[in-house]
Amino acid sequence: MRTVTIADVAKHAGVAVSTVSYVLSGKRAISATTRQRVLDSVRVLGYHPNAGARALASKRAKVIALVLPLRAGMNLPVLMQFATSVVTTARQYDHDVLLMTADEGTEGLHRVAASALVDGLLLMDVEIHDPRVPLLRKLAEPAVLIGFPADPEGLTCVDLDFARAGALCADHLADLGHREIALLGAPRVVYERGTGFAERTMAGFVEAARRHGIEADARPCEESFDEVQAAVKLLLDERPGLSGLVVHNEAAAGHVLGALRILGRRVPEDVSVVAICPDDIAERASPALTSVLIPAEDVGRQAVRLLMAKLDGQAVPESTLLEPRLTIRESSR
Amino acid sequence: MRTVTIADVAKHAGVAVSTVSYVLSGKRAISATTRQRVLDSVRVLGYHPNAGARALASKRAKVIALVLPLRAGMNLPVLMQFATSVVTTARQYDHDVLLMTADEGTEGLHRVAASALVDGLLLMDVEIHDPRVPLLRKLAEPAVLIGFPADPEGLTCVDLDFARAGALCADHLADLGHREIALLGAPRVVYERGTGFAERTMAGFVEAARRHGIEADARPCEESFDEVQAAVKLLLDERPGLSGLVVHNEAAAGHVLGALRILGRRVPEDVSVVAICPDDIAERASPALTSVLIPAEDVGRQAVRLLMAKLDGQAVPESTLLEPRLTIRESSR
DNA sequence: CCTTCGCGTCGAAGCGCTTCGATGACCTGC
DNA sequence: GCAGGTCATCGAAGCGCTTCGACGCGAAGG
Repeated sequence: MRTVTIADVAKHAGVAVSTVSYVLSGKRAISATTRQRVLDSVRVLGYHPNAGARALASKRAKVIALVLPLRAGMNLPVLMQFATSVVTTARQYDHDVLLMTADEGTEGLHRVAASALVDGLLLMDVEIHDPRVPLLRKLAEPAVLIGFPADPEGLTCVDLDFARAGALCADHLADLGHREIALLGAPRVVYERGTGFAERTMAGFVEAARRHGIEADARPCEESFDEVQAAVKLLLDERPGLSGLVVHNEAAAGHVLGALRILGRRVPEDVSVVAICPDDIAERASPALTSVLIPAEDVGRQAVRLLMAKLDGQAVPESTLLEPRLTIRESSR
Repeated sequence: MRTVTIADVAKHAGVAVSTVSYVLSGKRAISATTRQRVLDSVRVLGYHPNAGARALASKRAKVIALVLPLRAGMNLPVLMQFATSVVTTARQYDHDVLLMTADEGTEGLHRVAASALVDGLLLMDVEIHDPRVPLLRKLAEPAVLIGFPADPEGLTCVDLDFARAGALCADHLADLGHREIALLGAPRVVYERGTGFAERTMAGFVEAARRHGIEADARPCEESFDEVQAAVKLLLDERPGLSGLVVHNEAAAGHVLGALRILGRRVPEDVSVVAICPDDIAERASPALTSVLIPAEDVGRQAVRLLMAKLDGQAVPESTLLEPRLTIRESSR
């Protein structure tokens, strides 16, 4: 069966091709009766506009690019959640999502933009000195970044407010009366890459602790059980009075609990633990972890909304920070 | 700056538009000198063919759809690996990847196919009685499935040979001399959905154990630490002689080790543990887990290759099973 | 020497859609 | 009763590319 074109619909409905187009796009007034007739024909014939033709004629592909990183130290579940939310939200705006990996690099972005394959770009995991940023500034296509480069001037960036997240953890522990706390962060490589969010969390944490006038310590943390255990042991040896621990490392969160158990520290009686991680991981742990949620879904949704606004030619804020939320569970007291 | 079209290239190179097209597609012989002149112009002008126009004229979008599930019990890291490998491989064939979620359902597949947005489909996590299969049989666009529906007749399916994976674990434990073994599988909901791979693993495991004449037990397993611990305890109580444990549940693998530790069983001295999971998880555990790798990358690559072959009109096998590979680490002896 | 052939190139016809300007038909108000 | 305006619809001109048939030219064949 030959594929149905707009001409078939027009003939079936007894109207001009352009009329069908206007019914479908709503860009000109069409009488109710005609509209209905056209819509019926569309349904009867099972018409779907040809995407290529539409893109060619309208200069809008109705597709956005989602550029995902795939490197060490990335936090896969959060990435997936994020991707899911982007796709779902984009569909609500009648757009599709083209998936790209970050290692296509600047050239890849240029390719999809120049070929008009996509109307806009969504980049995840932007680094402080991201080589793609200069290109984005030049590109005609609008872009939204997840994460913040050193200079967000002229860009549109969204992210969880990681400084607030770090601070929230410190606040929580301070409020509970802890006087010596520490943060176990992402693997060292993440900091070396200058990914920003990890540093901002640490900074927020340390600053909040200072404000409360309590002792705080923050260091990177690798992800294998043995390394986590070693790190926890070292920390506890160095700081015997330590009673509050923040873990900003999804893969390590479970291991930290295991390590404390082995080291004979009870949670939360001896040590309170707060994690920065998705809820499902926190809930699956034992004891269930008090945690600050990384709202991947919100970030994805916001990012798409901003991009759609830019596609509509609306002005949008350069920077959007999402408020973190602390959920108290069993691991802190 | 106006975007560069093929006409600009043609003028710059002093040839006809069609000549430029033939140089770029290689579908007709072009003299070396002309070819070079055109190629130079392309480079100088920074020409990128317009995707929509190309798709319209050639009836090939050079885009494939990747349909990912996003439901409970899915194993995110493996999914990401898979997606990455699909994108990378597709790019090698000069194709892009449109990301869709499974909950767009049959209708979504129909939409992208009918609108010629994509040339082919890649579906992950196909269920035994998948409602999308009938549509795929009708569709003009070729499709490749990851996983097997009840009747793969007329389809193209790829997957890890999970029965072999289960058997491999049983073989390994039997070879080590264990006489009573058990498998902890995916959460119950996964079996209820009829996802196939979970059942096939169990079946392969049980069958291999039977062949070795040893006792085997297989049951679902939830993913929270407490439930894992309860399940392990129950198993150990019921089967005091149990000395070999297979875990086919990525989220639970770490928890199983923690539970055994708490229950006072040493790994591997008292109980040998084998996991079916990605290598990074196995390596990060303590002790490092002997594991059967889920070769997400291979599956993705194979799937794209098969799809590309179908797009070229080549015949491909209905079913492709990938051989699992066992890596011996510290958790079994 | 003329025909035949193949090679390299060109021009033009679409592909299916959007959008602009034009055209009637019909109303409004003076 | 007619100028002016509105509303609904139409026709046609592209959008940028691929592809088909045609054509000119030099080499090969008789």
